[in-house]
Amino acid sequence: MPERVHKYLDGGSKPMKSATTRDIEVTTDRLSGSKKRKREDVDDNLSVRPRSNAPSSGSLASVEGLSKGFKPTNLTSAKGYEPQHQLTNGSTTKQSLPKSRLSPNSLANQSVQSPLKARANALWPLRKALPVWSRASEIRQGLRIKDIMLLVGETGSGKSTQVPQILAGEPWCKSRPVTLENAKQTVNVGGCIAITEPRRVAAITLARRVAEEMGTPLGASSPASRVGYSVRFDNSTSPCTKIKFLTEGMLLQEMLLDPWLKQYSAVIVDEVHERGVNVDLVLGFMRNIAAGRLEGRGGIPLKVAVMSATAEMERLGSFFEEGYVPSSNGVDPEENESDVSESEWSGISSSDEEHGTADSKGKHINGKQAEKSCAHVATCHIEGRQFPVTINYTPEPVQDFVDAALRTTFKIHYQEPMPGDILVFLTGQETVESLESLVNEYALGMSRDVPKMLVLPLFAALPQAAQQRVFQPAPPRTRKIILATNIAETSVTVSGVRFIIDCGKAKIKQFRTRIGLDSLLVKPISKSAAIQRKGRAGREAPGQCYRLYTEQSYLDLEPRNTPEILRSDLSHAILTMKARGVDDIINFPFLDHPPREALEKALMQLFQLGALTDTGTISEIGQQMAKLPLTVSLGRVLIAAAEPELDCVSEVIDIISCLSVENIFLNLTSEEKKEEAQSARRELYRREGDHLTLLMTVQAYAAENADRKAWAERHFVSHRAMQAVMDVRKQLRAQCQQSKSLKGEKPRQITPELATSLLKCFLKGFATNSARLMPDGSYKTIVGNQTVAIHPSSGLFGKKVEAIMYNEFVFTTKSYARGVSTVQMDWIGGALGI
DNA sequence: GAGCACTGC
Repeated sequence: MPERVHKYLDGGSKPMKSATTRDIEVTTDRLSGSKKRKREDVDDNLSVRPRSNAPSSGSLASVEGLSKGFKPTNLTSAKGYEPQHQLTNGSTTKQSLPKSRLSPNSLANQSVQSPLKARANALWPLRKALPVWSRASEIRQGLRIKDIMLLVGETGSGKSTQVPQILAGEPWCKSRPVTLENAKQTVNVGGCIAITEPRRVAAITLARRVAEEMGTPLGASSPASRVGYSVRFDNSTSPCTKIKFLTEGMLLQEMLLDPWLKQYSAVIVDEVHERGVNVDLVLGFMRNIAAGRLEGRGGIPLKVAVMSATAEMERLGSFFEEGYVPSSNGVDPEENESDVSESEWSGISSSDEEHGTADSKGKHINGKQAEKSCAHVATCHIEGRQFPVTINYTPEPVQDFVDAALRTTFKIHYQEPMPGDILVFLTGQETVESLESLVNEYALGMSRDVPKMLVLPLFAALPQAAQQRVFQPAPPRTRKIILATNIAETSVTVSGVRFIIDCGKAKIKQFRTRIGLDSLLVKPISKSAAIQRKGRAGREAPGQCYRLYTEQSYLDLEPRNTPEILRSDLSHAILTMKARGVDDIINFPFLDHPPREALEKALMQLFQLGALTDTGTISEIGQQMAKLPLTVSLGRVLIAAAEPELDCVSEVIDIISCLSVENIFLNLTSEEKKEEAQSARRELYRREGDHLTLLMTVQAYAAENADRKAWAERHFVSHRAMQAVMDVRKQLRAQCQQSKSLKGEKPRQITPELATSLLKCFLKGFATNSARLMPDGSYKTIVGNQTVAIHPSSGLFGKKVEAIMYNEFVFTTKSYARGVSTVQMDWIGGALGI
């Protein structure tokens, strides 16, 4: 480890690069391509609509009437709203509800009722009944006085849809002209609320729902729209967007253009408990902005609401309290002249006191003076609405969970009355498929008077049509048995489930810093994941959960999932930070600080790629890399492709597009099909290796103008994956055209010279991913001297060549290289500079 | 002769 790497860690201390000299309007269109395109995962089949099978109870009659004329569907996204069963819970909100400034009633009264307004009016009673509305006043007052609020809202509280609407009418939520310290010109700050979501479907479905509730058209469809969303490949916002749902990655991308997020008055960070790398970065940036002097915002504070399903109030609270510098110029006093009744509101909620963290800060809240210099974080706990789920444990530890799941499935099926589908959580495709065949086999022996079983696998790699089967209602007298991976834990919600079988395990990806290798391991889940899985049975009615482990094993589980930032390669995260002005990585406010070794490794890699200078600051190459929606290595390759002696941007984009999506070649099970596929793909195969084979495939697919789907089927290529490839390709081409590294080139013949250029180009990003042939026929890595085998999915499997370069190094049954091409030793030497 | 949970720009 060179000494300078240590300097990166400790050196430099500017917390945030000043953006006062830059005044760049935030538009994501430029980056992601402005053409809106509907994708299959967000079409109307997947959109959130009131379910037609909402259980009825006395008070619900009118509610059911409201949903007439709307397409029912069984599928809601993980972030679906839950008003239907909220109402069936029988509880009514007794206390008087605050009037919303955005109440569609008032909007509608101003003009003739349009269908949109009528729909919004119809939704209003459902909204008012959500638990979050009983806290609306508390939420408003909290953020009037403080800049940061923590909201713990359990499933079914309605927080994701309602909190933005509750805040949108606040006096601080408007655009104001300010003159920045170092700039002469006046700029507008604020006016819009951002809500970040971890997944694209969630951002889109929530935006749709909120637009509906507010009675405004969605996004770019009309200038009258007040609600929009922004996700990769799909930006639907207009200049008057007031509430904008976006993925965490999109907000980070916007910060590249404007670190001060000037268009926003508030950022709501939703689903923080999921703890992906991006949300941790967003939280760190939010704390930096909130704790700073706000010079880039003309002193106007950015309100931050952090929403989580689990009560990690103490940690999040102290995270935002630490390093908070009270700003003298932070608040326009006029804005806070409000009807705040101190008696009805306290900065520290009772739930915090239960956790023993309410400290002296909370006691001084008596007026604005005290509050500004003491506690800066308001908290609010919103109860959820879930039906009870009873838990069953096994008396003894289970050896074979597939076998145990099989027995439990039949036990439930025989003992429990219909209706009530069963959702089984398993670890992966392999266990799903083996249980599938076992259940089907045993089901043949069932007597005729027992209801039938319909076994449905569900995992991400399953083709879209097969996934959809899970959401179709079962035939009469049939119980659905859904065998799912983790996809059903957060990403997808299936209605009708009353029984959960939880094997207690999941596949977790773990990056091993020392050897720079990803492992995918089956590990016990955390307590919170177990609770999440259990909760999937209680969304519509009381349910039951069968845990295939003992109660003691449950008690021994880790309380939370390990945050992703503690178990992944940090090179991309660090580049993200450096490009947004964070020079001092070690002192960045991480909610969980990654190990120093992992930071050093990532800094080393960035330095070797030329993204950082030897003083640890970001280089011009690094800045360019940070703009690209690619891993750091692939980003480096794309930049190298524009060098005059390599000159292969167009082709590199084609290859990179494949490498950044799932496998484009279908996995075939039968020998027969495999042989058939091999001959069908022969015309695509290149002996240089997988990189060139991918290029051939993309070029052939792109050249097919008649029927690409048929082409894909003929070649045993995944059409879904190829559509994703074309999306990425289009985005990268647009970006490279904008940066002038790509001019409308036509596809070229792939000559040996071009092939050499391409492989040399990839070595600029992957020189450390190379290995040479040993006398015994095995391969050993050039850096680290570890044994590595060519993965059987590679076209070079079983071949012996002088040296190889690979895209990925993974450990499954042994260490494998995937995405492999042949290279020459002297090219590697050149690229490594040795 | 292997087999890959899930996101995201």
